[in-house]
Amino acid sequence: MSKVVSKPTVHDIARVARVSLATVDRVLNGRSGVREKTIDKVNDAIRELGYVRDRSAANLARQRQYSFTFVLPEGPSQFVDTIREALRDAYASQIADRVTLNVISVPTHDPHAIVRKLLSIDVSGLDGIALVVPETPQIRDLVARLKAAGVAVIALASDLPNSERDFFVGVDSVAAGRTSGLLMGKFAPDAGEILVVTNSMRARDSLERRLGFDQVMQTSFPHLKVLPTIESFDDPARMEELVYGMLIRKPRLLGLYSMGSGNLAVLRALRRSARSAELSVIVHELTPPTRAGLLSNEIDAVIAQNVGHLVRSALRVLRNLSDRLPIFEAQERIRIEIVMRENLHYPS
Amino acid sequence: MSKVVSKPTVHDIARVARVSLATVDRVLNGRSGVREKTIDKVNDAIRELGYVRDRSAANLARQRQYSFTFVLPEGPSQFVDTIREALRDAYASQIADRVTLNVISVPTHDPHAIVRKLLSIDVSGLDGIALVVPETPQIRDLVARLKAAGVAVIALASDLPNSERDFFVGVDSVAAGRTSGLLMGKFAPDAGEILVVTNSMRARDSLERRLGFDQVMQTSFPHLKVLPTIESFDDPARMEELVYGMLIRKPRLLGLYSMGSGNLAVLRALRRSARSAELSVIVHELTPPTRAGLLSNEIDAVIAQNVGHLVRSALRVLRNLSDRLPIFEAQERIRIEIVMRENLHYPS
DNA sequence: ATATAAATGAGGAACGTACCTCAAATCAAC
DNA sequence: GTTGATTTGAGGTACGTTCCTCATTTATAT
Repeated sequence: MSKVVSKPTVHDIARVARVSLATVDRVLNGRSGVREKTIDKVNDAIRELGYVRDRSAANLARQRQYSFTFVLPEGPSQFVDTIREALRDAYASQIADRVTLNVISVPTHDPHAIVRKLLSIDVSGLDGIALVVPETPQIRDLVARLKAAGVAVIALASDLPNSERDFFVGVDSVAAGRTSGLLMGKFAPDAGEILVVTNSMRARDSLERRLGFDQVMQTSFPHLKVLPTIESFDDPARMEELVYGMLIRKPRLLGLYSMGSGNLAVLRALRRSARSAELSVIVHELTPPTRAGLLSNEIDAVIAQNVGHLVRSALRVLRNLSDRLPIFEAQERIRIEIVMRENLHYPS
Repeated sequence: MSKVVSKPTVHDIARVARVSLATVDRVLNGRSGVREKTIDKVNDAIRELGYVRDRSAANLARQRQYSFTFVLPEGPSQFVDTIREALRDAYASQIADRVTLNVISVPTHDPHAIVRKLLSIDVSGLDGIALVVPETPQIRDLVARLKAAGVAVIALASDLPNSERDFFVGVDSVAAGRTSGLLMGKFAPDAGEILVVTNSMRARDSLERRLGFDQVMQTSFPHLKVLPTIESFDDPARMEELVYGMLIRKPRLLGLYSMGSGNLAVLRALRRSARSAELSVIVHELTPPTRAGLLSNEIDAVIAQNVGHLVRSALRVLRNLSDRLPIFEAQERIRIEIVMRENLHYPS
């Protein structure tokens, strides 16, 4: 309804507030040496005009360049591949405006090797770093060292709660486990047993997911008996045999909850047992195999996090940390998504 | 790992390609009058340097101002309020850079009044319009008229498939209904009846949701009998009584699917009947009442769309339409979200 | 070789903000 | 009323791109 004239600029503020451009600039950018009264005059003019800073012009003038490094585990992993892809996407969009990204890979399980590799990177000129690594004393040390060098540090996907990291971008694993538990409880009506599998309970994520899962199961679905976690220790063959064995030996099994990766092996075991139809299967992470599992009705629900959000959030957070700006926490909370066959509408 | 020098600019391209700045500009902005060979030289240089256009500078120089109008139904509606809020948020962020937004309210159910109000808006200088209105012949006419005046038109949340609208930003209602159906089927194990309620089946959304719901129910859960849709015609009291009556008279009821708004009345009826615990309740739209319903276990699942995404997507699409740029459809697909008690982690 | 058209170059202004310097004005304290 | 400190003003340059004009060079057709 309102007529559009053309956005007010700093010049307009100066005119309306009857001060100079320099003063407007001082107020706008919080520089010192301006009387309270003058600040008010300027702010009044800003409000009166409905002025909003032109971000494009500001960024251009500021010439701020951010240099961020993402540290990802090496080796084949659907999840990490997705992060890589999301980083590429983000880089092409405005979210990564004025940032230079570096992505480096580190060995997955050797903390010393991780630290060695990370110590070799040039910290000068580096504004922030996002770590996707397991928490170990060596990593905690490293985080402290990075912080001391003035680098913003965030944990991505998997938290480093006992380190000095500035922020964690990712989902609350306990809540993710609780969500799985709630779904499992609703899916499995009668009394019976639930099988829980993962790569390794040494991983914090799996521990926390199990914790959340059990919380809900115990309080809301006591008729379901959750069996001890089966671990494959990153061996797909072992995973398949263990799961298959349980499927054969436990006739009262009503559900299967896979907390880690290795879902391909789980699916193979399920297929061999021919018990797929009678079991409710819930797994984590939306990947090509789990997507296929949803479509084939072998998986009932996938608990996922949107990796695009994860990456964009990480970039926003790193940027704000670098500029010592506050972080709008609510915006950075990564949703726990429930994906089933009918709402599987993600771009493939 | 790679050293950061400082981003290459158009000047660098010109230097490396051994052409003038003007030529680089012509190539970069697809202007005519450049030989194929020269275009290649420039593109080679761009690739060699890894040049990426500085969006801030480009936007600033281009001085493109977008003027968009959002047309929302008036009257109290949680959903519309959320859109309003999301628009405000978007306006404060970079997504609405260089756009001036107008929001106008129109009567909800009177197509003539809507058209009258919309005809009164000044089309000159308007780049695009987003419509949240029901489809009627009058609206289709209006869309055609707006298109003829050179205004980009998108349907928001609710599609106008038989009009000349350029794009639809929202979820596929049939898929949303299918998702609800799948959830309901998984939640309700035994044979029994499912109650379906809405404001009005005249609304396309409700029709399509019911269609999707029935598809899944019939093919996957034939043991469940879906009752005819109950309509409240926007009368909460009527809704409450109708639902309450069914709850009393139908002992075999296992589930309740609410496709439209008016969930407050549905919840009241449910509470009065004291049958909440035995029923699986699935509703649409995450609003304060449905959020409360999730927390109190009266609602089992909410099918929602992320209104923030909806609005940001609308702005992106309108912008691209105005610039006659292609739309990246996969990015604009709005997800159907399944929200339950344990993944209800939205900012309140 | 000439006429004509097409392609390219050179240069500059503009966008709105940030940030700088130096001078001038205003204020506070005595 | 003077001194010294604080506040304000005036003016400029820079950021990287877009878009413009006009001159010049190069290619094409005759």
